[in-house]
Amino acid sequence: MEFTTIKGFRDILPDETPYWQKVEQSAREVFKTFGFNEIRTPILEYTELFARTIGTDTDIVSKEMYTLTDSKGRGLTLRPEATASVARALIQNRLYQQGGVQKLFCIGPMFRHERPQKGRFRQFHQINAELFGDRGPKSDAEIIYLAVSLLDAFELRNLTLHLNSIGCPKCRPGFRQKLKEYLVDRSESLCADCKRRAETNPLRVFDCKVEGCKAIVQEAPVISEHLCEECRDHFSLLREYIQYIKMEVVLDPRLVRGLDYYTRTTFEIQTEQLGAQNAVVGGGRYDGLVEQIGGPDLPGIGFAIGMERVMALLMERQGRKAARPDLFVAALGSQAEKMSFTWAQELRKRGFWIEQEYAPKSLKAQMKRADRLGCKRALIVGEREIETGMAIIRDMETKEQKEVPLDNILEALVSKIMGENAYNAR
RNA sequence: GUGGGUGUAGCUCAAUAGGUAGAGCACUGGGUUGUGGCCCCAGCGGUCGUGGGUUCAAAUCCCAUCACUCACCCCA
Repeated sequence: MEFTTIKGFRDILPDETPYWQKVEQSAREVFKTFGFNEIRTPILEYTELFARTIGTDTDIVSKEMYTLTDSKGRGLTLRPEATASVARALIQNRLYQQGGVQKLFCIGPMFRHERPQKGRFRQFHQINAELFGDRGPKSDAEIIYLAVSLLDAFELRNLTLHLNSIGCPKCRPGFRQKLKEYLVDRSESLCADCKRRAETNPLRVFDCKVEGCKAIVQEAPVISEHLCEECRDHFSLLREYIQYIKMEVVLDPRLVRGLDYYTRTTFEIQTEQLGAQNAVVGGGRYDGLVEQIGGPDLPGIGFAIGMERVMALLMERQGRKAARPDLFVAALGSQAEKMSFTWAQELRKRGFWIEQEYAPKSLKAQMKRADRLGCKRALIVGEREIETGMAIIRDMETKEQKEVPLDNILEALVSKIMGENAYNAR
């Protein structure tokens, strides 16, 4: 094959697109009830925007970005996530001057140059929600309820909310230092990766799956016991707000997210059914982000839903009823083909789904096609019918055939289709 | 970047100790000169991922390479 998709990129084929349409549609409905408005930002931004917000030490920025250089030598990058772009748009367009909180969502593709595997692609799609202008914790709870409501609208089940607070610039450095000392003291028992992490990014050791490291982490200092007073109050109030959530909630002190801009609340919604890539939603608070890229001191919180992961969960369930064409138009002979072609267009103007064969084929072949397409009924018209002035309409399930006069055939067909639909209540 | 698995027809998969490929589904036509689903018959369809090597002979053995896939890492 000469041309294929790029590794980690894929075609979304017609057997899958109905799921995407359903998810996007119900997402828009839920967003409306929470007062979130859609924003669409470019997928290409100046590289510096992502470097400064996500953090130069993160995997995303250090090795996963699709970056190119423009004719003036400036670095451009395909967005690896949406929050930085939305924050940039908020500042550039002065949206915050409208007062109150800004609630925005966006849906679209993201790009990360990672090794693809189940549930992970180089081009993938996210549904993003961002709330700017409130320090919480009520807005934290609202954002989490929004995420839960979206997944509920998608009819996903068996999900678990994982929740943590990773502190703020006031209390995190102290905890980080304490953890680092603890880990370095025990570095003999850590795996090679974690020895390195203990120095560079000690919080990441919490994520390690090596047994020896897990044991050490069990006894390690926990962030929730080292939060400053403000962070502790924030977190406990949030937990009060979300106690009625209809989903298993796990307080997970090991939940450390990979983007530098997070403060206080972090959360993930996970499933057991997707293999290693178990996070369907990831999010958190980012109170310093807007200021960091030259905007006002505006707090924010948001999340991203991985659409491919949602689709994978939806497609595991089957039993979706395929839509069926209203009528197959079967014609025999050139005169009948031309006449019935026009009827097909007229019926479509009235909103009906009409199928027909394009090349001249035997009636048998046309009936077979009608059957394969799942058509509810077929119109049969040939030279014989043109002579007698009566066409045939056949019910494909009961095999019952009736004659319909050619002189007001459209009305006859419409009432036939409508009549049956009234009973079928499609 | 690191490891494992898999590459044969449009799809799902066979092929015995090396002897130059087969089935089901799908598609086309016929049995039914103008009537679908079931059945029967026939047909269409493959540079056996690619390149090289061993051999009289390679889908099969060896080497390389590419692709897909799962996992590590990290994340949606």
